[in-house]
Amino acid sequence: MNIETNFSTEVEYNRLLQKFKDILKKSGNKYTKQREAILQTLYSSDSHLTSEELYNRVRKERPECKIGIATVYRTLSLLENERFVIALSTTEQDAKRFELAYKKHHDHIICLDCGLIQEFVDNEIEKRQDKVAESLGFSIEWHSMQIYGICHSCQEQKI
Amino acid sequence: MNIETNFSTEVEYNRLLQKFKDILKKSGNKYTKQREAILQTLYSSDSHLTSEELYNRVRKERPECKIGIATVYRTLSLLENERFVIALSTTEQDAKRFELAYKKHHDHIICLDCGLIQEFVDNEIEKRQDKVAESLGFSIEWHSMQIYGICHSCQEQKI
DNA sequence: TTCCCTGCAAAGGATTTGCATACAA
DNA sequence: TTGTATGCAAATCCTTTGCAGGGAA
Repeated sequence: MNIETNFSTEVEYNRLLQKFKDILKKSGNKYTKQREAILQTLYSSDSHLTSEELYNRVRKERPECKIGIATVYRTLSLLENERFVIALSTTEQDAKRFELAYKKHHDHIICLDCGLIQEFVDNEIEKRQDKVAESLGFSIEWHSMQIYGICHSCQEQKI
Repeated sequence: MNIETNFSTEVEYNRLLQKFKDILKKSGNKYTKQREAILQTLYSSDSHLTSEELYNRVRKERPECKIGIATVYRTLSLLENERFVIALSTTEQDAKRFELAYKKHHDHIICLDCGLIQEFVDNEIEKRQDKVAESLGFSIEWHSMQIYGICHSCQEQKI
C-alpha cells in the first residue's frame, strides 16, 4: 500500500516532532515555534480541526506563542503538500478539516445529524481501489472516501 | 443498493424533466424557466461543471433566458438537497463541481496532472461500504469516493 | 548575513443574503 | 391573489497575498 505512512499507530510526540523537523529541513523550510505549536495542537486534539479552530486553540493553549491565522493556513498547506497532514472535506459547505497523517491510513464515516466523524479501514476496499486504478491505467497517489449516514445514537433519538 | 437512483442509465430528457417537475412540486418549489435551463444545460453537458461554468453556459446557450449567478447557486443547492444533483469536490482548492444524479451511482478517479475525471463503479467496494456502515451502527445515506492519481496519458508525457 | 517566516491588513474567490420586482400556481 | 423566485448588489465566509519587520541557520 503506497498510501500508508511509515509511522505506527502509536507514536510518541518526540518521534513525531523529529519527523516534523526532518520534513521541514528536507523541503527547505524552517522550524519555528509557531509551526511547533500547530503540530503540538494537532497532536493533542483527538478531533478533526478546521484552520480557524486550530488557530483558536493555539492562541488559547499557547498564549506565549503569537500566531496569526495566515500562518496556520500557510503551515497546513505546507504540511498537506508534504503529506504530513491530511485534509478532509466533510459536509460540503463548511471549511476543510485537518488531521495528522501519522496514523495509519483510514477513511471516514460521517453522521449527517450530529457531525460525528468515525474512522475506519477496510482492507478489501483498499485492495479493490488499487485494482480499479490499475484497470483504468492510472497510477494511484491517494484516495479519499467518506460514507455519510446517521449514527446509532442519532437513529435512536429519532424514535 | 440504497444509493442508486431509480433512473436507468439512459434516460431521455423528457422523462428527466418530468421527474424534475415532480421533485419541485413535492418539495414545495416552483418550476421556472431558469430552473429548466439549468437542468437542460446540466443534461446536455457531458462533463462536471462548476456553478460559474454552468452559469456561463446557460447565458451562452439560452440567451433568451435571463439568469443570475445567485439563481444557479440556489437551484443547485435545492437540487443537491433533493439528491437530484451530486456535488463533487475535486482538487481541493477550487469550486465544487456538479453532475446530474440520474445516472447510475458511480465514483470518480481524478488525474492530478490534467484534471481528467473518469467515472467507475466497483460492486465489491459498494458491498463492503454497506458492511462497514452496518458494523459501525450507521444507516448509510450515500458515500463519496475519489481516487487521485496520474492518468495513462500524463504518465507517458513524463517519460 | 541571508533568506525564510511572521503578523497584520488588504485582497481574493466562492457562495449567500437582503431587497424590490417579476412570475408561477 | 398569494407566496415563491428572480436579478442585482452588497455581504459573508474561507483562504491567499503583499509588505515591512523579526528570526532561524
